[in-house]
Parts: sequence; C-alpha cells; structure tokens
Amino acid sequence: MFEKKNEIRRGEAAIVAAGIGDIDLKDTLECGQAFRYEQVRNENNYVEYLTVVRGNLLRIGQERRGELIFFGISDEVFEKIAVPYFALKTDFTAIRSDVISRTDSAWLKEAAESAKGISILCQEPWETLFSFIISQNNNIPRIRKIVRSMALEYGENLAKKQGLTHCPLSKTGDAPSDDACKNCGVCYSFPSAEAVAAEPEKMLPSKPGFRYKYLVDAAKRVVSGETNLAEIAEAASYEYTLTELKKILGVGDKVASCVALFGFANLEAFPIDVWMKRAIDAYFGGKLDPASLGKYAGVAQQYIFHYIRNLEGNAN
DNA sequence: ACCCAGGCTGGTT
DNA sequence: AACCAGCCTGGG
Repeated sequence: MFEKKNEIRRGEAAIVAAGIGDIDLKDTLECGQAFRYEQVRNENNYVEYLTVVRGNLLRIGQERRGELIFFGISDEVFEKIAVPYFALKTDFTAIRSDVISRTDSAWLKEAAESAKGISILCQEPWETLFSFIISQNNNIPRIRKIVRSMALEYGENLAKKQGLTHCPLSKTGDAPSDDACKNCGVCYSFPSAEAVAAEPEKMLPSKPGFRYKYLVDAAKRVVSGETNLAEIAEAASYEYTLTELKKILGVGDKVASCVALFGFANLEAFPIDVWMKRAIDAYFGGKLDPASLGKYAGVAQQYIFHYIRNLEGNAN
C-alpha cells in the first residue's frame, strides 16, 4: 500500500488537512459510494457538508482541491474517525499512476484524470452493507431518503448529543431539539444491526419495498455472528469477503463487491453494474479483466464509473 | 398511462 | 449454465 504523510494545521475551531493529493470533497462524497452526506449552504466561498461517520456528526469544508477543513472537531475524532474515513493516509495520486501505468486505454487514462478528485472512503462495514442492499434497483436520492428516514427511526440525535447550539441546516437558527429534528434525520446515527434485528418492522414506514426481507436477514446474521464483519475485516481477503457477504439474502456480486470496496477498503474489488457494463461495452471492446488493472482495480472502477456517468448525462 | 432506477431471487429452459 | 419475469416505490 502506498502511504504518505499529511500536513495538518490545527486551528482553534477547525483542523485543516492539507497536502492530501487531489481530493475533491464533492466528487468524493457524491460519486455514489456513500449516502449520508448533506451539502450545507453558507455564505462563504467554500463548499460545506455534513456527514455522519461511526456515530460522529462531521462538518467538512473545502476551499481548494487537496485540502479539507474539519469544523468543530477534536484531535481525537480527527485522528480516529476523520483520517481513516477519508483515507487521508492513502496516496491516491500514486495509486492513480499505478492504474494508468497498467492500461493502454486512452479512454481510461482520460477517465482517471477527469475523476482524480475521487478518494475511496473507508466506511463502516455494517452501514455499507445495509446501504448497498437498499441501493439495488434504486436511485441515489431515494436511497438517501430511506437511510435518513431509518436513522430517524432507530438512531440518536447527534447534533443534540454533540451540543450544537443551532441546526446547521436551519436558516432560522433552530436548536437541534428532537422535536425540531423529527422530520429530518440527517444528523442521526446510522441504524445499528442490533436495533434493526430487534424491531425490524420499524423499517417499514421508510418504504424499503422488496428489500425489506434482505435487510432483516442481514441484520439477523450480523447480530447472531453468522456474518462476522470484524472477522471479514481482519481477513482482508477479497474472495473471502465476497463469499461471506453473498450468504446474505439479497446480496449478489454487485452489492458484495461494493461493500468490499467501500466498507472494507478492498481496493481490488471491482463492482460491475449497468453503468460499468455500458462503459466496458462501449470503450473496452466488451471485456475488461479487473486483474489486468492491478491491485487497485477498484479505484479504476470508480474512475470509469464516474466518467461514463458524466459523459452520458449523469443519472440519479 | 408508462417506464426506469448503480440487482437479486427463484423458477424455467 | 443461461435466461428472465417480477419485484416495492417514487419520480419523470
């Protein structure tokens, strides 16, 4: 694995992570790998997002490529939560060079350049599994809506817990009381497997549709230990991860490889969905062997995926 | 009204 | 082994 050190500036109210390659906050959060992000409008000249990571509400801004600003964050949360989540120690510039060096495809080289702002996040395995089960035959706005709604059902109000004096999404300066937050869900912790397994029917108002029984199966297996996410993480084997995850009802190759890539940081995982099929048919003569792209094939997959979607007028 | 959305299951050939 | 209808639901 390539690694590099970051230059971290610590201010009073924020920690700035600089020298972290080409990362683009919007591209990274909105490329379809994650669902718990919310852009916050502000009057400053930077983009700002809210996101929930392992039970921590994070406020992140970006003024320029390759630099992230974490607002109101402690050193501990920064080191233990933000750095791993955004994979700030992973050198995606070097990985991109590695990918480019392994292909003759001018189209892929172009895609890699175009999508160089994308970092592969390191998300919580359970959250990734649950979210990608919801993602099947579904679109991103609705996936996000379902997750927000379930977080509201099962989760904890983190804005309140973390002592925010006003809601970042409110223009009127409302305090983040349970009452004020009851229709939002953006700032709530992700539903735990235990909570879902204990009261699965609470998912129904969020309208998961035919995925309901899949979500129940996933929660029950994780709680019982039949699916041992910690052990899968420890094994760090792509093949093993796929095999184990596919035992869950409703988890096939696509969902399992997404969870491997985004939830277990198996960067060789290569999810193939309808967009990837289109790209492979149109630009790789109908076949593309992931192994030929090396151990960072999953990063190449994101470049291809991002590029084809932008070319073909990006869908939801 | 109809069709589709970042798949999978279960049944049929 | 390959094929494929049907699936919950919301939005165009």
